[in-house]
Amino acid sequence: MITTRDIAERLDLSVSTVGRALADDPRISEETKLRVREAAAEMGYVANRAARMMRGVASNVVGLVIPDIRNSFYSTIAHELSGNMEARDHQLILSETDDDPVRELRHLRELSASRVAGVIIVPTARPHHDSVRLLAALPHVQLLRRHPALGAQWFGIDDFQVLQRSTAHLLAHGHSRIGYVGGPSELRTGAERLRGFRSALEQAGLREEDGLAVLGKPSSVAHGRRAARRLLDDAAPPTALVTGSVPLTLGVLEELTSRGVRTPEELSVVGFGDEPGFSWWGPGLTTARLPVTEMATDCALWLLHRLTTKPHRDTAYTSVSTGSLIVRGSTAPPARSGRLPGERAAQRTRRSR
Amino acid sequence: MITTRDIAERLDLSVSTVGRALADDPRISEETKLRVREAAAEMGYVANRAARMMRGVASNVVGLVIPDIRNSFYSTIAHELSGNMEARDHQLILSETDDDPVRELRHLRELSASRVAGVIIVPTARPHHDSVRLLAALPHVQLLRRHPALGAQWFGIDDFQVLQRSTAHLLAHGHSRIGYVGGPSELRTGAERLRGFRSALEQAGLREEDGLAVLGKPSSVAHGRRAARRLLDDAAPPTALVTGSVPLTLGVLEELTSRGVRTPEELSVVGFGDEPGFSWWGPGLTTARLPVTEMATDCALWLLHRLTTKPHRDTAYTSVSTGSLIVRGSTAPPARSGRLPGERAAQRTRRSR
DNA sequence: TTGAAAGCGCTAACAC
DNA sequence: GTGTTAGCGCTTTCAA
Repeated sequence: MITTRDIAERLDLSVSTVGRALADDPRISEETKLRVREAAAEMGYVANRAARMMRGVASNVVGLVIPDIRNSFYSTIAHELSGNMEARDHQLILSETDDDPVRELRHLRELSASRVAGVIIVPTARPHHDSVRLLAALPHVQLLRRHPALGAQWFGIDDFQVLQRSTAHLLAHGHSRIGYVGGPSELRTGAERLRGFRSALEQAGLREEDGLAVLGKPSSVAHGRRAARRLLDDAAPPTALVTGSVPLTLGVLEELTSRGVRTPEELSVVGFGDEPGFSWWGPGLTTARLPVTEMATDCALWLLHRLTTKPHRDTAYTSVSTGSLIVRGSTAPPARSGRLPGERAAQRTRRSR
Repeated sequence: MITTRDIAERLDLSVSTVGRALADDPRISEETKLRVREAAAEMGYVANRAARMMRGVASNVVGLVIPDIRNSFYSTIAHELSGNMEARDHQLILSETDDDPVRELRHLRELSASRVAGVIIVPTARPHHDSVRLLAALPHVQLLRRHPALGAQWFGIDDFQVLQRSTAHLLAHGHSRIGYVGGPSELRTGAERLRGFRSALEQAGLREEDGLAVLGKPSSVAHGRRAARRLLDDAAPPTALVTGSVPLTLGVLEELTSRGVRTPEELSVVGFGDEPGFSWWGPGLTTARLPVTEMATDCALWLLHRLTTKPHRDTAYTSVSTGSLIVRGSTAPPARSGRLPGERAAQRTRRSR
């Protein structure tokens, strides 16, 4: 690898002159700068950032710690962040946790050892104590989820409101037995979404019935399937379903498709997020659209600002975005209890190929 | 930040002893090691990798250069690579090019400055000369696409065979006017897929008809829509369509949906890749499944091997995976030219809600 | 079993 | 306008 020293020797200059020329220092003559730049380009010189960091210059790397990049929710975020980072000459390290605190810790150790400039994290439900400690020494922002032990900087969506609205939409159609498939309440997002679901029921004068809220790992498609199965196999199954995460929604939809459940005739469904295929599912999935791109951009800009200007004081910062409900074909009033058997059979045949 | 020197001072040892204790050097007594490790943990010491790199230890960072992480094709790859890297204590830097050689170069410069251990790249169609130069100095592997100016290491799929099979499937159904929407032939993948398409036609004794192959930016959903529009608006539209990239497929499907084209009655479609929603589209999309996860894993393991063992010689390495065709409902024999108007009207109504 | 010291590539304070 | 020199945190001889 070519170093400033190589250039210096070739041009019979000192390393410091070369360094200064490369840094466009006003004290260096234009002619020298030109010679240095030419030699550097010709020799294929690439500055060694490790060496620069040792001199105290901050790293230009930011760590992105998320559950799973395959979740389009997170890949959208990663894309948005990546673009903003690149525009400001920063790089993004991708770290996946799969919601495992041990993997989370391992990644934070690595990021810490790399002396990253900052971290953007969607924390696991219960981060390891060492993770908390490591993050305390790093500029960081929480995204979507929010853990009290971590810093006060957070960008997220109004989870409560999103689920309240989704549920209210079903209630407006006249449903009274509504099932909910969501994340665990130890996760702030999980708790808030569940609270939104319940709040909507309460406002409609309904009590939540036992067993109609099934909670579990939010990043698991398989759990979504299991949850749907459990709800539908109940003695008194719900007439409508709301979901509280993208993978859970995928799981629920898979299960409904494989069972041949007719939507919205037999069951209404409101999804979470707006994946590419959601509009194609059955009669089109009514779902909560979340403003992820805006949120990610805001988050990136905030962190970059935080990194470039010396923080006066780490004041709490919170930004909440609200989503909107996209109404498609998967929601309708509940079927009358006594259905015409003929009608049902006809419909079944049409759908099963 | 805590350094080995801080630990040394606290324990009244020398930096070298501390360093050796941390590195588990056999010359250090167990007792000293224990004391050092305890102090390190307590003080929250995290090794400075930049300093270590300056001593010649290789970086543990690998650059992943891809067009767009939102493409589930690439996010799957990123996930797979990330997992394998983590298992071997490596980190992944995410760099998106959006198929722009300038962005590609910018990223490679950054990666080079960071002295990454290696690079995994899905190159743009025409990489900048400097990109080629930078990559020449780095261990790297090409993924999916393959540019002759870059190294001989490549992991990809048999693009030719994939499209040949997809097209053959349509031919077997009796189609003779088949449209193709794919990437540009300056891209190796684009050229190979087009070749596969043409080869299938030839084997069936057909000549490719003018204008039935529409090529364009492979990562553009919008181009997929435009291409579909152009093909369907033709005076003699095709009776079937094959696509040659995930985003193009998404675009084509969108266009077909918004036009209310009946599939497979009016038009048969074979997609590319197997996105989550493809099975939900219309009657279920017949599509080419590609073994991306296996390919990504192989690629990661190969690169890690290459990084850890000193390369005897950079022998050419090529691994080609073949996919399989998933047959769902979107393909059928072409409609007879004289259709019953009544039948058609009925179908239309049913589908447009 | 441990310590002293050199040096990786760069920047910056201090010469001249 | 340019050179000399010290030092960032670590690894690694070379000594003891």
